[in-house]
Amino acid sequence: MSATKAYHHGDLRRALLASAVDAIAESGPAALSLRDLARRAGVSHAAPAHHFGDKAGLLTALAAQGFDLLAEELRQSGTDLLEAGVGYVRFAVRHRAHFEVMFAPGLYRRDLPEVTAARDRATAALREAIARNPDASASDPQATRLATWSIVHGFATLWLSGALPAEVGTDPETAARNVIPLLFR
Amino acid sequence: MSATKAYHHGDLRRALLASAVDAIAESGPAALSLRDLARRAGVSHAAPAHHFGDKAGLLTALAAQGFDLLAEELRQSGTDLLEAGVGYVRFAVRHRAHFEVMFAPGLYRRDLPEVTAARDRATAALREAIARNPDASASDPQATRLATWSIVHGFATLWLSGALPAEVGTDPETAARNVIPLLFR
DNA sequence: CCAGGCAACTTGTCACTGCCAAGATTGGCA
DNA sequence: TGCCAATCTTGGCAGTGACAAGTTGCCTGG
Repeated sequence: MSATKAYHHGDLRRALLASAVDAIAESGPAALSLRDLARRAGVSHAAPAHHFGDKAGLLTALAAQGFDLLAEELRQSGTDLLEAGVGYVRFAVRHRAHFEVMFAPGLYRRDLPEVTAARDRATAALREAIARNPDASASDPQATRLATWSIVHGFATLWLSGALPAEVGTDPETAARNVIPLLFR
Repeated sequence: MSATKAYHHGDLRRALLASAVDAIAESGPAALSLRDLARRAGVSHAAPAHHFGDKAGLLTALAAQGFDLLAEELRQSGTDLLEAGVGYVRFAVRHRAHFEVMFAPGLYRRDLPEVTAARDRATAALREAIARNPDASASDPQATRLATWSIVHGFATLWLSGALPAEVGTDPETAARNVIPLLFR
């Protein structure tokens, strides 16, 4: 915890993950460099490999962390399904780095128990939010779940990709509030 | 066209783009290597740079090509809005490499006229498909357009990311046909 | 108190990549 | 025919991920 770093960093793993989030938010996951993260943390170029094995290992840890953050966001969004959807979009925008990695297969090992467990927690949270909504518990619950997930995920992804026209505005949550209700009118 | 390659390849630009599509479909955009593409085409390691400038230049050309393919797919899907949505999903699955690059900002220069023009053609095709649908020309056409784009884009993205549960099945178009109508019931 | 074991980190190296500069080759056009 | 511009090659540099082997320091058991 002291300012002068001894031989042992003390919290390298956490520091590397935090730096990775910043770096990805700035330049995207493709531009991420383990050596750059090591420099930011003031350690040698091979130190990250000790904690994460390789680059995919680091992104795997990041994805797992992201699914847990998403689950928390969905749970804090209250009982309203619209608010859960807005929460999903808010998570994607606020935790852009996590979100981009989470849904980029090939960047990390998404079959590791560390990841699958966190992803299951997030999908369970989404499922609960949908189950609480009377409108949504329609004839085909699975299709309803898929449609809800699709519309919020699609909106979030399109927003982040910059593909949406300028008329949509500058506030993603407001825009999402206008779009999501069309599913449940 | 001859089997023995002369000094001039003859169709290098097209060959590189085709190889890039294969390579990305196999290993994702992050693992793409210009030198590997050059090897596949049987040319020197610096040949790609002549046609595309740099890696982002190649991906820019690929994205533009993708938006044109998408516009064509949407136009061929007929007048039904559901079919246009299914066409969107079909495009994403069949042209996975193009799709992944198109909506990955930071990988290419999406403000170049080459790209913006193609993207405008694709959005125009989607807009026409929606305008043809009587249900969809509701009170707020912009929100309707956004919701439609979001649900098909979200479903396609989730499908490609492998995040969907196994119960959804193995055929993306069939699954999409069950999900998309929930928007317009 | 201290021996030794283990986790955290370093140093050194290799193959590979993107990018740049300079040169070689060729097809087409005046 | 001669020249020129587009196309492609050769060579080289800095940066990267991964691996191997060594170093440091903490911590525990006796």
